[in-house]
Amino acid sequence: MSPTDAPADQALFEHGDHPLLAGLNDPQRAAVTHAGAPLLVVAGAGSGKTRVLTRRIAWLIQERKAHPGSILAITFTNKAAAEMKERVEELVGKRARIMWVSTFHSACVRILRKEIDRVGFKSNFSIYDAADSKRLMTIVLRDLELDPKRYQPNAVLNWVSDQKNELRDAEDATKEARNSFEEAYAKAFSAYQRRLREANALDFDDLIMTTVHLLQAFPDVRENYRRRFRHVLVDEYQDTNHAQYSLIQQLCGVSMEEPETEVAGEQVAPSELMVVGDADQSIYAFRGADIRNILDFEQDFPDATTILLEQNYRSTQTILTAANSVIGNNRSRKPKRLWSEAGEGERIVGYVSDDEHDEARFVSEEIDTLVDAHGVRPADVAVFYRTNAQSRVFEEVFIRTGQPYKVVGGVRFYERREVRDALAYLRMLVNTADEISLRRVLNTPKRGIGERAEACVAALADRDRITFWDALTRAAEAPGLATRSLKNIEAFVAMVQELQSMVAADERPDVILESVLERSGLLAELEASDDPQDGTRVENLAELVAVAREFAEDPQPGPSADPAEVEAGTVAVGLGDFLERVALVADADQIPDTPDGDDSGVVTLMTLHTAKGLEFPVVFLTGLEDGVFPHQRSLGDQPELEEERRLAYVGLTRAQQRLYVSRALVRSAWGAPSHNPASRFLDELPVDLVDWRRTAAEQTRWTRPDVTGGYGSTGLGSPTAAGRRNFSSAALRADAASKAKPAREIPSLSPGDRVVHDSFGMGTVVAVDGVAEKSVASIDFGSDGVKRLLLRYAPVEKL
DNA sequence: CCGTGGGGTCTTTTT
DNA sequence: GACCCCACGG
Repeated sequence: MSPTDAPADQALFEHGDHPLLAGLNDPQRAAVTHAGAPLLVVAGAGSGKTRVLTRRIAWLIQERKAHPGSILAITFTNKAAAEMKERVEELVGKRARIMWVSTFHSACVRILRKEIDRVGFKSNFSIYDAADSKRLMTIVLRDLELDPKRYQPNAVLNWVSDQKNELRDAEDATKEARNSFEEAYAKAFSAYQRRLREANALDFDDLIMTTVHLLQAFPDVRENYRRRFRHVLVDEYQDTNHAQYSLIQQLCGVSMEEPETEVAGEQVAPSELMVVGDADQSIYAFRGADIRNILDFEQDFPDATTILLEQNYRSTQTILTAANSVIGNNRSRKPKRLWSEAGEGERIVGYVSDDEHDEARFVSEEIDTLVDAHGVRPADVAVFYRTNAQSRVFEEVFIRTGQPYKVVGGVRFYERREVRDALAYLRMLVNTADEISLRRVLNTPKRGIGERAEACVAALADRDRITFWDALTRAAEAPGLATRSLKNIEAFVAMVQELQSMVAADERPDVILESVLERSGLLAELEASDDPQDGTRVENLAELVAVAREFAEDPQPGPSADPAEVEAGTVAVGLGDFLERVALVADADQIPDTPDGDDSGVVTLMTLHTAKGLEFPVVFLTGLEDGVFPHQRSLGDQPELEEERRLAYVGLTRAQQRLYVSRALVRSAWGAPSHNPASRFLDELPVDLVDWRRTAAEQTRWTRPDVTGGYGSTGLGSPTAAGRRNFSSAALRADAASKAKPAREIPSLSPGDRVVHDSFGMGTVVAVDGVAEKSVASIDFGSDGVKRLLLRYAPVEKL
């Protein structure tokens, strides 16, 4: 349907007859036509929220005469953005292209490319991903001479990320540091930010934080965007963090915070805001998402209206009842019940396997049966798991049986070493200040510029306060540099300069990339190698060239493309634009569209997190074991456990017709086998809805030698201590009543206390979270590092 | 300067 | 079991 030729006399339509409202239920219509005050649409899984969003946008344009350029829609992934744009375009025609439909990150990048010079960056800034950030933080920690055992890059980065998501910059963090531990973190934070600035680079979190700070600091910029975006729509609102929340407020001008300094001239009226989300599907708290953003929407925004979408158009009632039942165990939630007119449908199928291989075999065989006897296409099937590592067994089985499959996420394409190498070359060409990229490629492939030579150049850069790149061009002045190294450096500099002239000449990204691969020797090194892995590496690089070529030849305006350019038909396809697109792709972006033809035989494998927003006729939810899902780290913590349960809810509600749940009695982790009890989420499914094909009672019994002779005497090596501990504790767990109280007393600790631990020895308490048996203490054990210990179990004693 | 091999540490989930 | 870091020898 495509009512682009909507009649001029639309006023004649009753709302009920309006093509844009056709087929919508009452609350959906209310959401589409709502005008004025901020609107929260609580959209249960499968309740047609994308439909509501696209129809509303079309409605704004057609009925309310909104200029498409005045609409900003924020989605979670680039793929969702592209889809939404396409669907709106079907409804209202090409005008829709002028809208901004993008992710938070893409939207911020677009704003920053225009405005960031005001805060001292250049507009060709690099975007550092997690790996770049980690590398940089490693360098920073080393420079600060912090013990790498006690201050691990990832731990510091997580902390920094939390700070940024709360909009606290390094200065704030320094002021708020409460102990020497946090002081060290804050110091690292400051140094890290300084290095980023020197590299003219921003990390992921900076993209949001910097934009917010910029809008706060420059009223004229803020007013400019406020005038522009008269309608703001946000999808997946439950997953926004504080920084993103502030961004929305800044852009809409509906801030509840203290009145801002008046800008000269009249104040722009607040934009119309609509947010769509489902608190039950909030699964990114670990990334700073604040579920309160959605729970407190009505308090945060004056006169807010809330609309509930509870009718589900996706799943059978059986699946919904199961999902409702599980999520009902979360205490901190507003009541909501999904219902469906799709009928009861099939019962849920349960399976208890001996081990993870057996589980994968079951899934594989069941898929065969479904395909042979029930008209299911493999592409209709998705297999979900909690952690990426679990995909392995399924891959093994599918390879053996010849079942085509696709793993979404995992070791991502853009994270492969060779791809990162190639991209580092490109980034360094565009932004020579980008020291992380520059240093990465300096001696990749090996060209005789070693650690020592690099240090000499770094020293020169330090001494003369110039960038690392400038120091390279003046390497002859570097004291202590061997002539041999100098020659190699000069050759490298010449090569880079030559490549840079291609960039200056505006050559196509794919052409530049091919030259880089050629001239750098990257390709030659891999082709010469006899390591079979390097064969796939060459293929990956070829794939990257293909991506660049497609980008250059078929310039689909990206999610953050400038509307003005799109309108003029001049989509930027320069190297910088290519890099930007590549930097902001998400896992979910690689999911093939509605599979058909070639893809119809491919089963999809992914983590539960990646599965959000998708739907499949058949879903296998695997690894339902306490310790796996819910994840080990969440077991002692109520809020985290509730997040796991929401994740389960997301998984269950992806299924349209058939749902399978499975677990393994034994699963190997870290090489050692561990017995895991059934996931508590399985107990939360209504008993009568699950058809157990196999239960724990049917476990295959291994004929084991007598109890004492089992291990050790075979000479094949005994299981590790960790393995044995798991074994016995699992056995205990299974027998003991699940609500057994801890036998020992929980020490009450506060920061600063000295403690002694059975194996780590003396330590100092850094922080304590949670209360009573949930309390977790971070304890600094000196050379053993900082450990997070659940006090209920940890053998610690207060001194 | 470069390659190898041993040892330690890891794993949630991701824009 | 995989990856990263470090020490060692060519």
